[in-house]
Amino acid sequence: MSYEIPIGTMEKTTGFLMFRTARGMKKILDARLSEFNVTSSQASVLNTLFSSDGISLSDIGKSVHLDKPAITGLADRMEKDGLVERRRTSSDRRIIQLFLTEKGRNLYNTIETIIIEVDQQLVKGLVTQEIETLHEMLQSIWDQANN
Amino acid sequence: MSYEIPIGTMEKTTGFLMFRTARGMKKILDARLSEFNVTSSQASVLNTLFSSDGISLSDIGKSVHLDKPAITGLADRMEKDGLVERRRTSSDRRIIQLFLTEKGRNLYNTIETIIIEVDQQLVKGLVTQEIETLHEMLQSIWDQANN
DNA sequence: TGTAAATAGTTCATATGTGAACTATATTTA
DNA sequence: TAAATATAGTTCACATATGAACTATTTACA
Repeated sequence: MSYEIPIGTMEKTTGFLMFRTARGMKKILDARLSEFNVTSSQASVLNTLFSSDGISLSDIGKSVHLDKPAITGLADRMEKDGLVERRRTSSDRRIIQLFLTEKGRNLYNTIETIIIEVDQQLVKGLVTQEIETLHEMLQSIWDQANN
Repeated sequence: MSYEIPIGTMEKTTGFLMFRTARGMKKILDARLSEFNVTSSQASVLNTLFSSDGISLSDIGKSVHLDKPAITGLADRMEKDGLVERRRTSSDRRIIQLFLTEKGRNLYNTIETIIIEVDQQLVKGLVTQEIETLHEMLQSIWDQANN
């Protein structure tokens, strides 16, 4: 029974198309990462710490653009899995710094290739110039959203 | 204390940029819709039913590109809020059809303008031609993800 | 100095989305 | 027709994300 799935006004908005596409990309990446017992959100934290080990939870939030409660939760789960460590060593005693463990660093080394590979696979239909344009447009919308 | 927030390899991928932007757009739309006690996800279901009242949960899932458990949850919450109604009237007794209530229909009439308006506001930095190109690129990535 | 305001992080409640396993019904096919 | 398979929907466990309210600490400023 072939059935015509309806498309409404909202499904044609940029927001809907973008969200749908982003969710699809995330799903594929998460599927590839699942064998390593890590999610794409956690991977972005590993990525940040990889070049800036020991920054505060707050600064991680700014880097990956997530609220404080989201970072608390991510840090909780990642700490439970032994990927990161909380340490309170700053002179500002409000601050908690997050450090990669050996396990976390090794894991990131393993999955970085996969992350890049999945991304390239997904934009395969676009030439380099188009990808650049896409990034600029995403940045433009992002700026507009954070005016 | 101005502090340079680090940017790693992953933050430059299309997937990360897209997901970040999509999440930002969703956040803004949800904030605008919150006074109506409805979310953007629920709005997309209302939108689908508005032009195709009474289709099955499964077909709604295909329309908004969500798994079955996600649709079950959305339908639960929307039914609790009196926006939709489940009815089992098909000859195929597995199928549950979803219908807009009067309240749901009125709500969609009210919020459709807002949804369009928020979307246009967010792509304000792009000209019509660019938006069209953006949609094509999103479609290309979507197709690649669902090859 | 002392109080008000800002910042860092947590906790809570809730919505969303995914995969796996399950029930019930329908369809296919051997 | 009987058995295998597919489909519709739910339930469960879990990760993620948001807003609001909270504690502790630091900073601003009157």
